Amino acid sequence: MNTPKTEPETAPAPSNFIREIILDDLKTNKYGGRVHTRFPPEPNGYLHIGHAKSININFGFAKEFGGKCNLRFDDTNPSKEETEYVDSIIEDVHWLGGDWEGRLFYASDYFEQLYEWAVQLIRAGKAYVCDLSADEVRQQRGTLTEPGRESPYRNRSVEENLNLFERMKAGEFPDGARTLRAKIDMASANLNLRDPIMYRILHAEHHRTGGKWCIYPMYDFAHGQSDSIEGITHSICTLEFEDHRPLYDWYVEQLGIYHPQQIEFDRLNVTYTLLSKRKLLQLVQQGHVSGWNDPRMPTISGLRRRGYTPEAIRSFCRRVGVSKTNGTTELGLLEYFLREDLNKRAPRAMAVLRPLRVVIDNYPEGQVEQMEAVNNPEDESAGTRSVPFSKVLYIEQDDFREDPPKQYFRLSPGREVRLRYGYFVTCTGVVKDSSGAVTEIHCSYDPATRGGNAPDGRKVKSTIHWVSAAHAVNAEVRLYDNLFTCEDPNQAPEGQDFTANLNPNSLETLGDCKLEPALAAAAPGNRYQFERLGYFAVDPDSAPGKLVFNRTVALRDTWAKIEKKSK
RNA sequence: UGGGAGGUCGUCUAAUGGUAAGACUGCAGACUCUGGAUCUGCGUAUCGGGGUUCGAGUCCCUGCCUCCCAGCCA
Repeated sequence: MNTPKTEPETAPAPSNFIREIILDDLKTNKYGGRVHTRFPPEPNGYLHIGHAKSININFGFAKEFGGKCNLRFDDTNPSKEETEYVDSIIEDVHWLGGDWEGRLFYASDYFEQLYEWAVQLIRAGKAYVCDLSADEVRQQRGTLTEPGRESPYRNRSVEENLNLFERMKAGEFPDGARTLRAKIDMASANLNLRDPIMYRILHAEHHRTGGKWCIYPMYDFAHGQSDSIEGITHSICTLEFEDHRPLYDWYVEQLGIYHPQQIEFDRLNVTYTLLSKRKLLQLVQQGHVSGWNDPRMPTISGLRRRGYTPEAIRSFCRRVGVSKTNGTTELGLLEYFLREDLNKRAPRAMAVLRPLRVVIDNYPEGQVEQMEAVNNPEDESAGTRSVPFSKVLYIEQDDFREDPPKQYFRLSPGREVRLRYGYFVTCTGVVKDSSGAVTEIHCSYDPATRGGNAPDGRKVKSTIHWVSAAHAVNAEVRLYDNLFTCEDPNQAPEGQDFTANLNPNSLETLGDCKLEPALAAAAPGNRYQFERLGYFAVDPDSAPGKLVFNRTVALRDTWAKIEKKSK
């Protein structure tokens, strides 16, 4: 047994530019010593590992500096948002360890205030009602290199604007008929400043405000003010909002309200996966996966079902760090932290995924012995358990080769190996069917090696796992591989989209697995290490008498590497 | 092409003008009743070119490359 040199979760992460900013603000007393962040998801999809990074950053800094972090739903677009998403997000943030201490807010909580602020800007001559259609607005916005043209409605009187905006709110106009726009600068090199739209008409039912409103604020007109209302100090978001910061600043300045600071960091990318809610939605809607929580999905709910732990995800996020460099993190790093965590906490068990029948010819018929097995070599307090041993067993098909290749140490004719916690056995015979496939093997055992050690000190090169046939519990096991076959699923062949890169073998279901009897009591969510195979978690599809396991991640497999190299 | 942001080992991140560091990956070995875990060792990087300086990844100039922006999405 060894103590891994695991970095405790409380260990200080390497510093980063955001921490430097916070430290500096604390030093200069910019916000009276406060640190108050927020995690602001839009409830239009499930959270994924990229959000976990943001959650880690926002809740992490709050915790580190004795501050607060709010959970706020950015629900300004009624047509895309649903309560199903709200519920899943709340569950996921909580599961990841985010504690908003009751400060659960919605941008829609501020619709009344936002409306008043819009009126304030109209009164100040900083906003106007524009009658241009969406197409016309686009045409007049100009391009990256050419300035836009001013709207013919730009110079309406304050009274007319007030009247029109009031009537927009009252529902007098159809969707898209008019917008409220900020009067900034149609020639700005920053497209966001070319008279951005503040309000649009949307006769849609909102998941919280119902039919109360038919005009809804745009993200830009809601986010900064929401931060302001909540007293946020550091409004941390991803890089694509950098161009929006001048607008964020413009609104709070024009309104004369408390001014939080927006800080942008790099979005997380991970190889072999997609982290775009739009694309994940597509996978769900087109049936490429079974749902948002399919264990192959990079969603928090998918990872949870797969067997990931919040601790592993947090460790990963901490190690990935925070910067402004666009990059892609290797999936292997996530899996490393997963194994590291599971190795410490998952009880061991023996399970045979692809059974091969073994008869021990010299073992007494009808005899059953209880062998003592260690539950977790990394955790003595996990104790031991009994595993029944008998004449007929199952071993893994992979653990027998009639014609063993070089460096293959497992069972083969004439060779002796150890059955873990059992006996030394030697293969004495092979039974095949008419097609030549091995259906059963015969062995002899050495009674003197009970428990797994030979009194004469002789060694075996290999130890394999087994399950007593008479005592085995049947189960279904689902093996997962990457959902995509290439590191960057977005690199699709000409004319095709990312679904062209879907891995046809991302799910393999094994229906005839044999587990040691102790596993009969496994409950959904329980995690185990199946010795020599990997970590497995009980799927919610399980029912009493019908166990279903998901392979969370395989163990590191040195032999597989050797075998692959020799080919 | 306009604006914004970035370029440090294969990957992610540090070094805040003073010996380019860590983790993951890779390779080699030790140990092992899991070919797991653990342990040991090895390897690879400052985008290019100028300049300032005793000293530059860091400051200045210049070139190159990458990402983001033309939703009434967020």
